[in-house]
Amino acid sequence: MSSTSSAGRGRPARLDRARTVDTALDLLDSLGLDDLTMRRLADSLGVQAGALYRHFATKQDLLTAMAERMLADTPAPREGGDWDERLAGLARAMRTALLAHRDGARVFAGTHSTGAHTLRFSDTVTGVLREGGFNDEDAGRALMAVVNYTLGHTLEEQAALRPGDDDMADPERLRRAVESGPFPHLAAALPTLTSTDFTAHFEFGLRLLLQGLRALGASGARRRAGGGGAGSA
Amino acid sequence: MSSTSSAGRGRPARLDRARTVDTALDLLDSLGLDDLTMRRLADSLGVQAGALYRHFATKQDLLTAMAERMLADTPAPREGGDWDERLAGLARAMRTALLAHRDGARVFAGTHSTGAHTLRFSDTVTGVLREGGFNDEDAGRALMAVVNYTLGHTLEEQAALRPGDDDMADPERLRRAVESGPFPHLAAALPTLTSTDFTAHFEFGLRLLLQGLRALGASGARRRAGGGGAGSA
DNA sequence: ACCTGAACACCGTTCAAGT
DNA sequence: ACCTGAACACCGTTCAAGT
Repeated sequence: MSSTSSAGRGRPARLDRARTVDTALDLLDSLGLDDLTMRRLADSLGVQAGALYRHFATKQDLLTAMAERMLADTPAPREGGDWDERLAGLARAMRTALLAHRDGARVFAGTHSTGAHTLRFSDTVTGVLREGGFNDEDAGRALMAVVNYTLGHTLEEQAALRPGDDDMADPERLRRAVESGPFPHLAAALPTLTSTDFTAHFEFGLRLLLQGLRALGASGARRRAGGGGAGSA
Repeated sequence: MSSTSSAGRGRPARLDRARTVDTALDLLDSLGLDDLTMRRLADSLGVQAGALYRHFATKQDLLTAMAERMLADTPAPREGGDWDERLAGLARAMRTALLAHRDGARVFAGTHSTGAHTLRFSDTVTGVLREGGFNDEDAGRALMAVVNYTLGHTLEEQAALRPGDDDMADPERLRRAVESGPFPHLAAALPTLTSTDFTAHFEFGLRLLLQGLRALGASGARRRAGGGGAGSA
C-alpha cells in the first residue's frame, strides 16, 4: 500500500495518486459529494489546489479514480455454491462497497471507470454466469441488469438516508403527499414504501432477477445442450 | 395550461413556474445538466438570475420541478391486458420519459419529487400490481424494484451516449481496457456489452423482473387464496 | 408585487514563476 | 520535477433598492 519512494530525499513528495484518492474518500465521508471541492481536498493534503492537476486532469478524473477505488474493497466471492447464490453474493458485495462511502452510489453513477478493479468485478460476475450455463450474450445482459438494478437501488437508498432540503425527513414528506391526494394504491403500500429496511427491499428485487435468470438458464441450457442441467462444475 | 392572469395589466409578469420549468427543460436539452446554470436560465427568460428565487427556493427545487414535469408526459396505460404486460408498459413509459430529455435520468435521480405526476405514476404501477393479485407489501417492493432498475438502466444508457472526457467513445475505451488485461469472460461478452441496442438490454432485465414477479404472484396468490389464479378482474 | 444591480463567498482550471 | 501564487471565468444565493 505505502509506496513512498525514497522517503526523505528532497521534499516529502506529498502528492501521489493513491494518497490523494484515499484522502478524497475520507473527505467524501465527512462532507458529502456536493461539498467535496478540489480546494478543500488540496487543503487536506497540505497543498495548493493547482497541484492536484499534476495527477488528475480534471475533477471528473479524480471521481473516476475514487469509484474505481471503492470497488477494490469488494471481496472475491467464495468458490463453492451454485451460480445463483454466487451471483447474489456479488450483487450484495457491490451494494456494500457503494454503501461504504457517503454518496458512494452517486460517485459511481457519475463515472465510468475502466480500471482493473471495476473490470475484475464485472469479469467475475460474467464468469459466474457463463459457468452457470449462460451464453455470452445472456451473460453480458444479465451483468448489466444486475449492476443497473444494484446501482439504482443504492442510489435511492443513499438518497433516502440523507436529510432533504427542507426540515422534513423523506418518509414523512412522502406520507403527507400521498395522503393529500387520490392515491389509494400508494396509500396502501405506504408502510412498505416508507420502511427503512433497505436490505429487505434490495433482496426482493434481487430475488426477482435471479428467479428470471433461473427460468432463462433452464430453457437456455436446453436450447443449446438439448437437455436440462444449468448446474456448474 | 396558460394561466397568465389578467394579461396586459402592469408589466408582462414574465416569470411563472410553468414557463420557467419549460424553458429549463429546453435549455437542458441543448446544454446538458452540467451547463444548465441559474444565470443562463435567467438569460433565456430575459430576467436577472436573482429573480428566479421568487419562484424556486433553490436550484435543487427547480430540478425537482423539472423531474416532476418529465413524468407528466407519461401516458396513462391502456386499460386492458394482463397485469404483467401493463406493468411492462409503465416501465417502458418511464424509460421513454427520462430519455426524452438530455440527462433526464440524472435529473430524475438527483431529485425526489412528491408531485402529482410522480405520485400518479407510482400509484398506477402499484395499482396494476395490487389488481394483479399482489399484496400491499409485495406491490410496494415490486414498484421500487422496477423503478430502481429502470432508473439505473436509463442512467447508464444516457451516460453511454454522451461523449466521454477524452476523445474516445465509451465502447472503444471499454474494448481496449478489456483487451489490456486478463478478463476472459468480459472479452467473451464484449460484443453484447458494447452493443448500442439499449432497448434490447432494457427489455432483457425487465423480462427477468416480470418473470420473477409472475413466479411470486402465483405462489403469493396461492398463499392467500388457497388456490391458483393471480389473474386480474 | 416583482424585478434589478450588485455584492458575497465561493467554484474548476490554467500557468508563469519559483525551488 | 513538483509546487506556489495568482489569476480567469465563472458559480448559487442574498438583499437593499427601485418601479
